[in-house]
Amino acid sequence: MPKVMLVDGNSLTYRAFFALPTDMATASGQVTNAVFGFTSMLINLLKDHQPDLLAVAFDRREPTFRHLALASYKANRDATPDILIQQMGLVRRLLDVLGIRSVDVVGFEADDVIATLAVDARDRGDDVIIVTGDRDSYQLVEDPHVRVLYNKRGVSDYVLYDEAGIAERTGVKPADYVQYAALRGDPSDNLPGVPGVGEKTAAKLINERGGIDGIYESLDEFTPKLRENLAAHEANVRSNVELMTLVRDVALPVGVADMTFGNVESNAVRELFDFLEFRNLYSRLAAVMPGLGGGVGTGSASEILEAEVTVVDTTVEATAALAAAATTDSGPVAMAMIDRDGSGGLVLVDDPPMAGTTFIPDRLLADDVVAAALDRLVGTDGPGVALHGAKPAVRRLISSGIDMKGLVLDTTLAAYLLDPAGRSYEVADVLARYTCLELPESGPPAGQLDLDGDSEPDHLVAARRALAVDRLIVPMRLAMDSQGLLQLHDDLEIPLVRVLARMEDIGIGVDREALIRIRDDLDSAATRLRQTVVADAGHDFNVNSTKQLREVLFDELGLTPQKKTKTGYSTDARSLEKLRGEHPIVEHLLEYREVEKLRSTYGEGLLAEVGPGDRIRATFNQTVARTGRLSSDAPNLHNIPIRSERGRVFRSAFVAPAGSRLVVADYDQIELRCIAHLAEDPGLIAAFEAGDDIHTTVAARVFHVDASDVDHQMRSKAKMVSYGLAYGMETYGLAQRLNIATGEAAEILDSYFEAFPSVRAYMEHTVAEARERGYTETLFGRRRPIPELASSNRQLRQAGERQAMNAGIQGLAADIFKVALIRLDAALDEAGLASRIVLQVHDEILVEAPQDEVDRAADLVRSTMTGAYELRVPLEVELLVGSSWADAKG
DNA sequence: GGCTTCACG
DNA sequence: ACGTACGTGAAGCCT
Repeated sequence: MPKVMLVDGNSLTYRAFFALPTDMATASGQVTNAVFGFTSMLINLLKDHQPDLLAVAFDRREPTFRHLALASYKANRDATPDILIQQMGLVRRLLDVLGIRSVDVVGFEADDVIATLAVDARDRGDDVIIVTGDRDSYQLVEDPHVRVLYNKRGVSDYVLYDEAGIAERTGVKPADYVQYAALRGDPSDNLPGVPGVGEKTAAKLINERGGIDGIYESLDEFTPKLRENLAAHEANVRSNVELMTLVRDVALPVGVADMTFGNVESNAVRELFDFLEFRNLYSRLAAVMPGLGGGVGTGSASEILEAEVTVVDTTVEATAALAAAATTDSGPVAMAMIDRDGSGGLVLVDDPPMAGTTFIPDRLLADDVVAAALDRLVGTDGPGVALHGAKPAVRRLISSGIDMKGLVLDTTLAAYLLDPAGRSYEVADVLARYTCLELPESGPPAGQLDLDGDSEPDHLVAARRALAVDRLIVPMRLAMDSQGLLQLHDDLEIPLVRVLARMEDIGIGVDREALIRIRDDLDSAATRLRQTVVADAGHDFNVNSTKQLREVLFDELGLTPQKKTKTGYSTDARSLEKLRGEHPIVEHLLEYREVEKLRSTYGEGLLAEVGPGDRIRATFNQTVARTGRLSSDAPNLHNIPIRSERGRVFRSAFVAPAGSRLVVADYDQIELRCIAHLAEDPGLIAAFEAGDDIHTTVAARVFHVDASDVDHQMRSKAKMVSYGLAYGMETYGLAQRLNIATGEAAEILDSYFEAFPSVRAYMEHTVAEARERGYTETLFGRRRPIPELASSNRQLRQAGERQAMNAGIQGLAADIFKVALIRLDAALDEAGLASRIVLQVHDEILVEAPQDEVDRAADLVRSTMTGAYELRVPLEVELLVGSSWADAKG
């Protein structure tokens, strides 16, 4: 006789959740107590009862719309259930990969599903065990072949009830259980019974009178008190019967015969266990699930990930490998690219994901037929591509005419989103963090000389990399899902990779001759100034050495030290400014510093980076800034001078080629607009809606004057306050920067918060929330852990508070900006324009447009930027056109 | 590799 | 009494 086990998934997961501590979590922060407890319970059930057929039922109420909108999903959630609900999903995933049926039907509870299946199984003549922590199921034990394994508490405290057991436990037959429970009530379900009627009385009444109808027919025979209570609560009792009686004819998508199990997906199980960091459960599970094979992969120690790589040698083989990968139906294809002259190529992970990988050398990829196959594989209609740090590969393919539109996962981006403060996003570190796998040490890192000459071939290293990506696909998607980061990854960061790759690939045009002239002018000025400074000092020394300079200024010349750094008195510009007039060297030094900085960093630095076609191709990093901003290096194009007259000339060397123009657009006050939106401050919102100059409006309200009476100084102070706020500035800092007394600074700040009270409330709320959760979250769901908030060191803690205040503001602006970049790139393409984004600088986009496209390109730039995201205040864009960055004019 | 300084948003 | 505005990258010096 087949043994059928019916498990109440909700009930057991709840029991596990409340039985185990919620600080049980993975490195990525996923709480696992409930799913761990459930898994453990499931293993024990399989071991102890060895069912032939098995299903797990879940409650399914009306669909919810919690996750429909990024912005609104923050509002209606509830801390405690949330970490349980997430785990409910993981329990379902666990059952999926174990090949165990989970059953749910909209509008019914797990109990009803179980009741229906229990009746069916009994009718087939099976032996049924119902596993639940819910007593309602007692009513089903009215047949010798149906028993309830009732979970009393925790994860291992069960009692098995048959018909006699129920009678002994409750005092009534299972068939009468509902009527008994209706009288008694069920506090855990919030169903009140009859006052004064407990278990004993309820059982006695039911047994004596044959049921509720019998009881109410003979009310007169009871004591007055009991009679009164029964009468007063009759409606309650009747409704309890309704509510507690399980539905036994739910229309189910599966029958008992379908409840076979054990068709496990070993790899998926291992990935899931890796993600959940269940290091000891796997072998326990393998012992009861024969399909799993003994202890593969997961044990107490990590498995070393070794790759076998097939090197293809002909275009025919290469085409076949790519075509096979393109038609796979087992999810995205993991890849790794080697970008090296002579030994470059592409590795892809074979399907199905055994240990196999295929390496296709560059020389084969150069073939048109192979390239076409690769194009199909990585295109929109392919199976999807996963890479670790995809941008260089995307960029390389772009230069060979292949557009990788099918990127679906970048494990570097995933690791960054999961922990933007991470120390390393090296593939080995990410693999170790999110799985139980380890990458073997491989030769010297790229770019380093192979002195021993005995290191492994590049394609083997790349093969392990690709395999690591393959093993990370499921755990990282699960991890992102659990942190609400999936949409940010899929819809923002992933599309942005291609946009940035295109931007890097095209580069921005520079006038090399002009750059050389600027550099040479600075060079002679620096030499002259250095000689002056040395003359002022009275002897030769290295002016670029802070240490030597300190000796000259403070020991030999006896200037007044202003502030200290870790290593001695500071010689920075702020300190030197205060020393102006004490000695001529100060003025000369300040000028030398400015010129030398411009000469070395921008003159020499930029010239060294000018590439083919007189264009500079920087790298735009997507995984560096903890706030979600981009960064730029080799060279840094985010800090090209503008504030000083002398530095600004560099911008005239960033040019559009003949026949084209630069369209330069920057968001007007985007961070302040973000503050207005986030704080919902009526005053700020009104100011932005009115379209007035925001700093003048703020100055008028802070200094209590008419807007027409705001002078330059007041406006400038207001500007400082507004921006300082976004950084968590205090009175002292404001006073320093404005060079005013702290008292005056305090008055200004007080006055600001009086005018814009919601801003202070927002800041306080943001810090409090971050302290509670340990991380901040932008409107788009981007998270940033701030562990300093829990520090006992006040200085560290306060720094954390400032970071928390700033993260949501800078982060929101960054998210909006990224949306604009993605949409603008697409819009230019869609419009069939040759205009291209060539540079971005936090809130500024530069588009290079052929002369005859300038107007259309400018319209698209303006509309995509202003429409990137709807805030409570309008987004405004200042748009200029010119033949150089400096020359751009409205 | 740490420190200082300074360029930008 | 102490420190005191967020986020970057590059150059140059020094240990």
